[in-house]
Amino acid sequence: MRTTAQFFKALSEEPRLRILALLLLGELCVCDLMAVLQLPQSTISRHLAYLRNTGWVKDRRLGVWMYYRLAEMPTPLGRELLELLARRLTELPDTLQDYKTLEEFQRTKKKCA
Amino acid sequence: MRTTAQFFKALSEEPRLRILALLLLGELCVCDLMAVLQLPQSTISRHLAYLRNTGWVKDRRLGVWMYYRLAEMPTPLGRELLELLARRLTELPDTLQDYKTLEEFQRTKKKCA
DNA sequence: TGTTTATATCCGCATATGCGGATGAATGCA
DNA sequence: TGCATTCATCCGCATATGCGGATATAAACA
Repeated sequence: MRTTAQFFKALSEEPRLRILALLLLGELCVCDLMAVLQLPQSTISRHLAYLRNTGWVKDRRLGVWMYYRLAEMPTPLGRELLELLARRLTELPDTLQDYKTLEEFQRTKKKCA
Repeated sequence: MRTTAQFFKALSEEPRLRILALLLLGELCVCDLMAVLQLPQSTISRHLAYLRNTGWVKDRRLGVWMYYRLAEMPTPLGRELLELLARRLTELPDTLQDYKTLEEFQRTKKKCA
């Protein structure tokens, strides 16, 4: 039960919820998340570490970049919760705004790279 | 989004999760919850206040007793999350143990009243 | 009205955790 | 090898929140 509570605690802070909503779109690197959330890099990294430790995300190094993606949930509760987020979080106006910001950033990012 | 995070935060502490799991069985009074969770009355009341303030439960006075029950969720996210808890929380061994303890307590309670 | 019972709230304390700046580590490239 | 880039972790600080004992409140009843 303690574990289950810990699992929900990952969703109890706004920046983490926003990160998960963004990762529903697919794998992203830290700089993408920084651009959307407009928070210092250390803050983003800390929240990502929290999500990693609670089993929500997995990371992958690709050169200098670290890419984060949603993890496969090992329990039915986890899987259904993730499905629920995918259905309902993506409806929220705040989420849609973040999606817009991400798309914009990734466009300009392409031009620079 | 802040609201959504606050909503999940209610589930992020073990005592609150146990209380919600118990309320899935129906309306209970504070003394029932005290008997099962084995926590001081002030602690139980505080968690109940938290759940009330975040929209998870409603209370009802019946003489000297306060009865708590799950609230009707106003949003799809809330409703589906509650359904998820009803499906999955009730499977956990910890929850089943609490259900047993509650049943036992309510039996002896009847004899006294 | 005074007492008992059930519950809510207040209080001080301890801890968890959020924050952002600073520093460290890993990689790529000149 | 030396430097730039990207990210992780460390640090001190501020705040939120958990805790349990003490006190306040509301109802029931003598």
